[in-house]
Amino acid sequence: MSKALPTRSENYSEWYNELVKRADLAENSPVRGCMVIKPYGYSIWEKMQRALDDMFKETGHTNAYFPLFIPKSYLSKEASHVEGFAKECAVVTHYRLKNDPNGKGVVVDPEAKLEEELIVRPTSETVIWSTYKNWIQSYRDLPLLINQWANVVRWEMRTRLFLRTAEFLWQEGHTAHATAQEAVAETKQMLEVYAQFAEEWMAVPVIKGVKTPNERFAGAEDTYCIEAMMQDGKALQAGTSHFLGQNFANAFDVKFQDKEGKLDYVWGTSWGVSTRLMGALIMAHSDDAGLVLPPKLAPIQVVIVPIYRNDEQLAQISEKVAEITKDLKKLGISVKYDSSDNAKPGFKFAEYELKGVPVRLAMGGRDLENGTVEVARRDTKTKETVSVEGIAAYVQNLLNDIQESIYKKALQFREENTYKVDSFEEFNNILDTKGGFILAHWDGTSETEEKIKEETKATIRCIPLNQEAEEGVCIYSGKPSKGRVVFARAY
RNA sequence: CGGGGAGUGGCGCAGUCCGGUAGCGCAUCUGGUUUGGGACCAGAGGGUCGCAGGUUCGAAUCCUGUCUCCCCGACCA
Repeated sequence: MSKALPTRSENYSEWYNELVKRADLAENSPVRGCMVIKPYGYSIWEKMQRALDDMFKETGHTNAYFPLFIPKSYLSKEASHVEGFAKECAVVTHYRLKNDPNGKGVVVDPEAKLEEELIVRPTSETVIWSTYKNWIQSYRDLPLLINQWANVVRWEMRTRLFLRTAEFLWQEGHTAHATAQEAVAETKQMLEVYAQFAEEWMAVPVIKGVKTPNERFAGAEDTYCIEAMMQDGKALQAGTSHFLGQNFANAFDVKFQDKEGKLDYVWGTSWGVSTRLMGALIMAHSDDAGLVLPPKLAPIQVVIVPIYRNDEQLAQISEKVAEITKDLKKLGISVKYDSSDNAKPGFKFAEYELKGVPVRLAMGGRDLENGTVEVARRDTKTKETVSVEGIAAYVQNLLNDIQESIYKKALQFREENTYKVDSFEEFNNILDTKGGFILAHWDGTSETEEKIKEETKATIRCIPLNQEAEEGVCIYSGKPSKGRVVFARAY
């Protein structure tokens, strides 16, 4: 393994790719566009899952599991839905292989062709709504609040580890309601859950907003989203929550009888976040030395490295460390003591920095004598020598401080890279020189949005929920506008 | 699908132009010395050179075909 990571300023995307591999988060698999999530990376994902799952349960949802395969005909039942996904579906056409009659290996058995091809789910609205038809008859069956943790496949043309892979892991919530108002409230509630998770757990500040019709989910009436800014100034959609109206209920004939005995179609929502969050996490905080993980999601929160001259000294240090470890664990802090003898301390320091461990303790002969320990924090790379007395509480505070401070740093970065712009010239100028989020007036038409996208590669990330009413004119068309929207180049 | 690049021990690469039976660094294993910011010495193990044909006494190297992966664009979470 070579030593230095490419730097962010040198080549941001190479830095990202290398970091993902070197920090042992994930690697490419033999199949194009698919990834192997390695144990260290998966541990982070598990922590995300745990936190999110708790939040879903707290808001009344339960988990279920629907199948991987979807009959091809299902996908076409909702017109705009098939339109949106048809181009990136993996299709199962056969169910058997046989030995190649003319040589080695196996071939698809042509006699094992399926009557109806199966689609590997790109998302599960269709199977789920076809199932809901059987589950919902009365208003008493509503609301139906279900989530599933699953993998989905979208045959993307260009892929990048975590940010866009052909197969990815995610969570998809699918709810059914008796009224539009209730479904909209659910959509907004889950957006809040996502925003809260991003900010409190990932320490990534997000802008909550609504997508324009162009950027809407295929089959939705409205798509709400959270948008985060990465360190290269590009936007990353970190989560979406869709108000589906009665579209899928219509397509799959899901009706319920209300209190008055009237039949009506059910109102739906769906919402999801994926392993893409891993990409957001990495790009939001990490630096040229490697990952910087928020303590709440770090698989290892504290690593302890002994510095010793002989076995006897190591034994003394280990004894001291055992006490510290015990105290830390009592506070619910995860600790790793790395006393392996195949690497010198300096190597270990670099290694755990690469892996983003928030706090490192080093203890050597000097510390033994003085009753101290060296405490290093990953985010600022600062070190100090602290008394062993009360070290657990000290570390606990430090972890909280790191969590808060990386959030603030990311927020500050976003604010410094957000610009209010009133002319198309300035718009272009900022995109090409600085990047970041641009708050600008837009006339509300898809045509203008398309043209701006064609000319600048910037898209409307969202119409912010907290948009201030402000009279202005569209930077592109000059037509009147009532508020600013968020433009950016995006992942 | 367009444009670039690459397939050689676990990883990163050299060797290919000019054919002669495979090498370097890292990692691994053994032994020893080390350990406050990426240690050193000595020894060892490990490769049908992406795949299939062809040319040749002889192919990682030349020819033909084929597969795959990576990067940059158009599609998307």
